[in-house]
Amino acid sequence: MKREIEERIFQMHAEVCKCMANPTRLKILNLLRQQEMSVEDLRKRLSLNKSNLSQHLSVLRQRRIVTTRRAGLNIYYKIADPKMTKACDILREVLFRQIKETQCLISSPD
Amino acid sequence: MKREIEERIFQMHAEVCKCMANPTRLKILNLLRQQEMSVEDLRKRLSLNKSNLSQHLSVLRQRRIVTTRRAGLNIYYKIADPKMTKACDILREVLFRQIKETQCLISSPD
DNA sequence: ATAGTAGTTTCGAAATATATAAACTATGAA
DNA sequence: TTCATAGTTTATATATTTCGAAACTACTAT
Repeated sequence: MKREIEERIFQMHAEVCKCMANPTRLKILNLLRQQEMSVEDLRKRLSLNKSNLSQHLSVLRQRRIVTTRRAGLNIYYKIADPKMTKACDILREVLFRQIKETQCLISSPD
Repeated sequence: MKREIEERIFQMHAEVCKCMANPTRLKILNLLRQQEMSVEDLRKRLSLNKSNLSQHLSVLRQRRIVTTRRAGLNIYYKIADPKMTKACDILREVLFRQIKETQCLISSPD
């Protein structure tokens, strides 16, 4: 593989990771795990303002982590690739091992 | 699970993801995939300055993504949990599906 | 003790990410 | 057309990340 293309892939890989590198977006992905939801549904569940939620959804959309369909006034979001959920789950496992080892759940780990 | 603890877990989960949300750190993890390496080894392979490399390693260390051992002058880094590698691999698969679908490898995907 | 090599930490500047508010677009109903 | 609801975009202030340079620490050999 050409050096330049490899570089680009690491860049894109990092950008996929950035999508998950925010608690609000992880909560969104967690809610979309089993079913699609409208923006309004998500807004209620997360008690977030429209604008901020929409920006987070935009990040996920741009990296094609989620896909959308419109039905009347509502736009429904769902996870594009179940592998994304799988990757999330594995990272949670890594996290839980850390918590187990360090007992840092309540206090700060630093 | 208590609301507050759940909040904290999403926060920590995001922080694990942040570790991977940078191309340089992904390259480091990729090099450490099969064998441990000293900082000097990594520096040569990545052609990065000591300081910046050390900062990235520090991020990975703090989240316990990597562990270290000293041998004389050298400090050797290795991946703490092979699950981390697995999560990386799955995200790469997500990425490759995207690339296949959009043919956006050479030009910008935006 | 001094010097050299390996690595980390601190500092400050530049680039990115995040949140809120306000303006805007799209759909549907009266 | 006008209004209301659902959602997106833009503007801007603040916080976080990233980098390189310089200062520092740790180990080894002379």
